[in-house]
Amino acid sequence: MTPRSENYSQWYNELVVKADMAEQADVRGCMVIKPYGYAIWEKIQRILDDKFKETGVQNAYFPLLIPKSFLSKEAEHVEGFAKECAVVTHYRLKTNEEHTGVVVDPAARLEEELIIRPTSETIIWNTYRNWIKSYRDLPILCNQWCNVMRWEMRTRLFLRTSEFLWQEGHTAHATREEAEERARMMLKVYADVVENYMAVPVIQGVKSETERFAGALDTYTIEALMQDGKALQSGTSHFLGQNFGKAFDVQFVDKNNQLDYAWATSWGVSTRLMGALIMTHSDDNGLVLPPKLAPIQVVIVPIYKKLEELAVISERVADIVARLRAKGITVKFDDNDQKKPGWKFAEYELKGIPVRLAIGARDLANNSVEVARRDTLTKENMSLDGIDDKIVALLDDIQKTIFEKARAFRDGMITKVDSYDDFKRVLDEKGGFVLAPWDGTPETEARIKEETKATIRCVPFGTPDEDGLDMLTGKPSKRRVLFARSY
RNA sequence: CGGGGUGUAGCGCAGUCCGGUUAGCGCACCUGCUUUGGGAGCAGGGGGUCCCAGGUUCGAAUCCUGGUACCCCGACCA
Repeated sequence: MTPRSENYSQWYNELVVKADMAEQADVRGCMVIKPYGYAIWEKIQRILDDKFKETGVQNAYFPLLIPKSFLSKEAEHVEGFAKECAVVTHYRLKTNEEHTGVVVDPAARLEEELIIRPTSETIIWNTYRNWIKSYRDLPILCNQWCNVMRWEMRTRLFLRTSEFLWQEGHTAHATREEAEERARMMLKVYADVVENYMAVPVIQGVKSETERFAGALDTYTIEALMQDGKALQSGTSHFLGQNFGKAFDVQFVDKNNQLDYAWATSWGVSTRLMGALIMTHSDDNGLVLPPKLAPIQVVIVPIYKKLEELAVISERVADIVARLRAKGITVKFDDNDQKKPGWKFAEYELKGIPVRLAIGARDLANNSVEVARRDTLTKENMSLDGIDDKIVALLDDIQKTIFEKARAFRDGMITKVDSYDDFKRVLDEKGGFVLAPWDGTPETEARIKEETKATIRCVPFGTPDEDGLDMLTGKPSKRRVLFARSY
């Protein structure tokens, strides 16, 4: 069952709210992440953080507020973000004349406005200037977990909110090669986490010039495909060259006693990953979570008529719970007497709990349990003998199965085309990724975007050289690139 | 900033065109009984400045004027 209805957006929004992950805040464009959604985000955070540290990255924290002048030091960067910045202009309020509320105190205008960070390259590189004198100070490998603000016109839960949570890594290097290697390395980390933990297949590649991060020389990206056939940029890693080193005058003395500017990378993933997770696996019954991210991996629902029966079941369940926990599985026994079993079944399916065990008088007599898996919605009766090992294997199988299912869907949604007519028809009738020849010019790219709303998602790594003709202009094309309509 | 739309109980809505008892329905909530292997049934109950301000009228959720908030579609985007 694939939710590819005409109103996918509405379906998505309702699911996020009903599954208790997040809701629209009473503040323009902002989101409240509820405990259930946040528990999943915390798991993603922890996994990423461990992987970062394996590559030598350390966490740090930099200010929320950025002096306006910092932002304007890198020309492309400011141009990319200027239109969506929230600006702090005053530092004080006072009660109004009617004493019914407060107004901004005009006497408290800031001499220099402060920008609420849309991203932290500027303030971090302003700081790095003081840290870097010699090649011996390099590399610097910092990451920060924080919130950022981009004043978007239109927002959608997790996918685009005015304020969002993310991590941003910022590294400084003595050589171009080392910085480029780092940018690619972090993209690999993202791809690893997103595919092997979130079970979301991605295409790795490099962005076209127009789609690059503002101020980057190269932007590497992981692109996922949602069930409605639209692409979602799920993480990016940028090679920034010496742009920020020069803009913030971060110079060091190299091994040859020569002054040089530091080389930079930055890389980030955000709570948008939650959107990718939801839109990749969910079905019409609700969320489907990969076992490695599910806050609760197994839920046990007792079936009984009288409270005395529940007591007997609970005794048996306590043993099952202990055995599962000993295997590192998170288990919830829902013995809430206020809700009926049917209600619980539907509720835990909505929340994407990978495995559900139902146990009643029948099972007690047979030494069995009913095991239901969320991804396939199938049920079978299992003996309680060795149930812990069976559940471990089952969770592992679910993790693999949902990834393979998503990958099969994604692979089926990659179409090669050579003509512009085919290109437009595939976009309208099928959606998904389209591999097409492109003449390499921003002008052609812009026209295609204008006419079809499709953008170049990336040039996938390992794309073979292939002489062809641009589908729009007929000019020579050296290789195919990956197009899609996207979020 | 352009083009549409909506504000009535915690949520979702009807009622507004054509003014008239005490403003209604579903979900949720509370009480009781019966239920419990796929979102239970029946009975009873609580909850409203009908977005705000002004006007017309014997009488306004309903008509008029002005405000305001939010949603959808475009431009922007991880």
